[in-house]
Amino acid sequence: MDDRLVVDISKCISNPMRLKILNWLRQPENHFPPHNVVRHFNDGVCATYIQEKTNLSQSTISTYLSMMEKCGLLISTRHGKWSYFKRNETLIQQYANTLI
Amino acid sequence: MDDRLVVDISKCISNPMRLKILNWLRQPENHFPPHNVVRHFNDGVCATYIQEKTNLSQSTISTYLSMMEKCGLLISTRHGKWSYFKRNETLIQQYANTLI
DNA sequence: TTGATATATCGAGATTTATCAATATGTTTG
DNA sequence: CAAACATATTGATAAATCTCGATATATCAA
Repeated sequence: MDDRLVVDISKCISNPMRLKILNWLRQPENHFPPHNVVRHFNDGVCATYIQEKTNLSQSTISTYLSMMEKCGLLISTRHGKWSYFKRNETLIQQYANTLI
Repeated sequence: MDDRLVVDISKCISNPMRLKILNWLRQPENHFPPHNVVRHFNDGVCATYIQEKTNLSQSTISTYLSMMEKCGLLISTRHGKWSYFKRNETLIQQYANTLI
């Protein structure tokens, strides 16, 4: 994995709330209420639920999720007006392997 | 691994030069000249060699190495007036495992 | 002990990041 | 289409980080 990508991923992880989000998304059903429209967690969790859990502003969370998606840590899927985010396990594994 | 430690380690890795140092130390003999007094790399590489390779100031490198040691990424050993730094493979492995 | 060398710490200015409110964009539904 | 809702972007300020030169501390060697 390219050094610049390692740096960008590390920057994402180096913020306590972003790290929490990454951890919550490992098992969404343990940390978030069920969705109403999309009745599963296959694509992760919608931004609103994440925002509510963090108590940070909507714009901050949107920025966080966007930067985590940009470096590949998260995969986002749009369902209507909702954006869902899930972990990109492949990339996380690659990141871990690069460091070892 | 505690979230705060993950954050501190990530902060260290999120700087391009600190990441390079961490990578160089994986195989010191490929990246640094042999030492004169301590004639092996068992304890890693002395701060001066690392500083010369980076072209950053002595104080900057000293700070970098110190913060990497403080969070456990590096292990330092003093030999006389030289400080040697090597990777803490155990902690790096723990960090990787925590993320996966 | 003194001078030379290696490393650590301090103080400061420049850059980056954190975080918000306000606003814009996109999507659904009446 | 218009209102309502979810998300994204912009602009701004406070806080943190980067990086240096200067200086302090530690150790060796003469």
